Amino acid sequence: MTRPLVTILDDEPAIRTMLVDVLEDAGFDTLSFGRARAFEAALATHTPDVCLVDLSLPDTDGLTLVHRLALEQGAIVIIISGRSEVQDRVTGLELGADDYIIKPFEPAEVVARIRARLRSARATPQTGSTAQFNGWTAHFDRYVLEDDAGAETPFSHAEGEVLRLFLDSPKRLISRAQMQESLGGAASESFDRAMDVRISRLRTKLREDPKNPQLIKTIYGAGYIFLGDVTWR
Amino acid sequence: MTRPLVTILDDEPAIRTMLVDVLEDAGFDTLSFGRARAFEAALATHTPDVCLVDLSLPDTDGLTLVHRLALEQGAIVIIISGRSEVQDRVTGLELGADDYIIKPFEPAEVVARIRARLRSARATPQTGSTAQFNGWTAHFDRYVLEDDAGAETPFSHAEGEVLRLFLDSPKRLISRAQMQESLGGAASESFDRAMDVRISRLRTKLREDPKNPQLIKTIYGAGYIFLGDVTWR
DNA sequence: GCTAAAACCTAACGAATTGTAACAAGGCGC
DNA sequence: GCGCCTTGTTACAATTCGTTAGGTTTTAGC
Repeated sequence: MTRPLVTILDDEPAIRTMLVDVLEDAGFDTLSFGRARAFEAALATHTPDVCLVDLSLPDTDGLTLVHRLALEQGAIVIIISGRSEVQDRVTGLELGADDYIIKPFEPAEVVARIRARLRSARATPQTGSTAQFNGWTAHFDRYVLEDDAGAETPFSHAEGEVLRLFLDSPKRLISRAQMQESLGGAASESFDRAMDVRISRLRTKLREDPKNPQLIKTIYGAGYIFLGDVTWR
Repeated sequence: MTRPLVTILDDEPAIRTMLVDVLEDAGFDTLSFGRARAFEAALATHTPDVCLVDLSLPDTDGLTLVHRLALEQGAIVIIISGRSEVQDRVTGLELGADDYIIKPFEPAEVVARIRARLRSARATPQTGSTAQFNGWTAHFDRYVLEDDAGAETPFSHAEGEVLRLFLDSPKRLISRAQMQESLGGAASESFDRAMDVRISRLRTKLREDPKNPQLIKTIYGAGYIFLGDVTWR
């Protein structure tokens, strides 16, 4: 696996540089921002694995941001806050944060908590061979897609690669570059079209309405998002 | 879903009963133990979803127990400890614990942290995030705008960026400079026009009367202001 | 009030991006 | 060989979205 991407959102430059240093040393890629707006703009093209968020931001309510990140992006969200009241921690965690670290903090503990979160996140994708989502069941051992009525449609190896990529990271932006990498395609001019075609074929097997796809959304200029509720078996 | 099973392993009876009370109230089933031996015996017949473990136990080294629980049982392990040194926390987390809570602790926070862990353990339980305002419902996961009668209009990624910006800061002036930063546009001469066009397109989808917009007001020379009553779901 | 300049709106165009039908190359079983 | 399936490639259609070019509205100066 490549280095996990950690984003840092904090309005204090000193804390940002400190965290960047520590996290890069610990083996993470980092992106840091001082404003929520700039951070959200970056989300259009990057998919962080872990988001460190300071709640006291000048330009947004941090809690709604946390809520959105956790629900929509499916990212791991860790709040870093100067507010130490229990009630703050409880609401932060209930809004979807995965952890809550109080300032001042020890760098080593931040690293340890990030690692703990990544570990448990990676433990979930069991090497199960079937996945259920929105009335469909994908049998990767038999290369068969089963609808809610039990009717089966075979899918090919290439289609399965794309489908697995989506099912491994539902509700997260998958850039074309990421697809290229994990589908082993050369970064050729024409491979972009090949990828489109794979997705197009997958969409027809999932009986997507071309005008209004419900499961595989295109993000113009960025990539794709798979919107199913996935359970691996 | 049935009530998750939480085990408590702590040698202080007062803490055990307190945790049992709080957790039962919060909707969990509990089993509590004062000794590691009894706890391990119970594992033969029960499979806990979450294990709360106090490190200072009379009959075992807590850390090796944590390690075994996390690795072999695959359980969610939360350490509760009187030792507050950073090094303790780091080694605890690195040995496989999912969280580390320091005594004395607030019961509400324990509940919140248990819930946060259970939530991330489940594959993708959450439903996408939406915002409601003035008869409209914006589904950012599906890129769809739904009116009060339930009719749906798709919106594009660029339109969604603007809409999200508004919904994040309703009833507040948003300057063109802020938009530029948030939408990742270069400060070009023509970007102002691009901005205008995005808003114009959004206005038509919101069926605004151009002569008298109700939701997106233009503040001549300053920026825009969104006047909806927003509720995020 | 009037006029001019600035700011803003939006229809229409076009470049970039994406969708997909149709074709072609290769593999496999017969 | 032939037929069938898989999958990349090509070509063209469709969509997105910035840009241009006027038109309209607002403000400032008088």
